[in-house]
Amino acid sequence: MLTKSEENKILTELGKRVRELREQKNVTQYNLATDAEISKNQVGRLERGEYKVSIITLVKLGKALDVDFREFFKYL
Amino acid sequence: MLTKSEENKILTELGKRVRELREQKNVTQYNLATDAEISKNQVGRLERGEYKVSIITLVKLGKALDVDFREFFKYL
DNA sequence: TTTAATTAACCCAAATTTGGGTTAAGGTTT
DNA sequence: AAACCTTAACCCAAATTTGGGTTAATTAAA
Repeated sequence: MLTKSEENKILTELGKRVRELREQKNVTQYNLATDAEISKNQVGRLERGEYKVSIITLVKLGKALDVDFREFFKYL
Repeated sequence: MLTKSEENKILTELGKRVRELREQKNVTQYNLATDAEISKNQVGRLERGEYKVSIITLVKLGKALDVDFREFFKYL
């Protein structure tokens, strides 16, 4: 099974990685949200690891950042 | 952007891959659900690509099937 | 064929995600 | 200092996921 603490670890690491890639591209949360066609709320909360993001949202973010979404899992 | 049709393709391919790996291990939807601590509903609907599964659910399924969850994205 | 096992397809309610808005807080620039 | 940009942190409502249940349909086994 997956403990709550392991779950939190995954979500925060995932968030850090999204932030890292976003900052590498020098784009704001707001612009990333707009490009990916998701809400600005979601970008901020995702980067802080605050909820269980869906796979489709990650694919959208990957496209907007011009990276394969698997990049988000690179250091998991 | 990600069209509805691209989104559906991703979800159905993902579902097929989960089913494929589940059948390789000879485990029923019910037993996989129990092992992964998710509902039987979710396994069936996920395999049919009927909704946007969360990343945590995929990690749980990976652990239950004893494969890295990235395996689910192998043919995407 | 009959029975059993598995999966699909529903219903409903609860929990969570998601979006849209505002305001506060933190930096940076001028 | 002020003005500005960016992010955090809320609120609320809508949409979706998730779980728990039942029943039908499909498939496999006896």
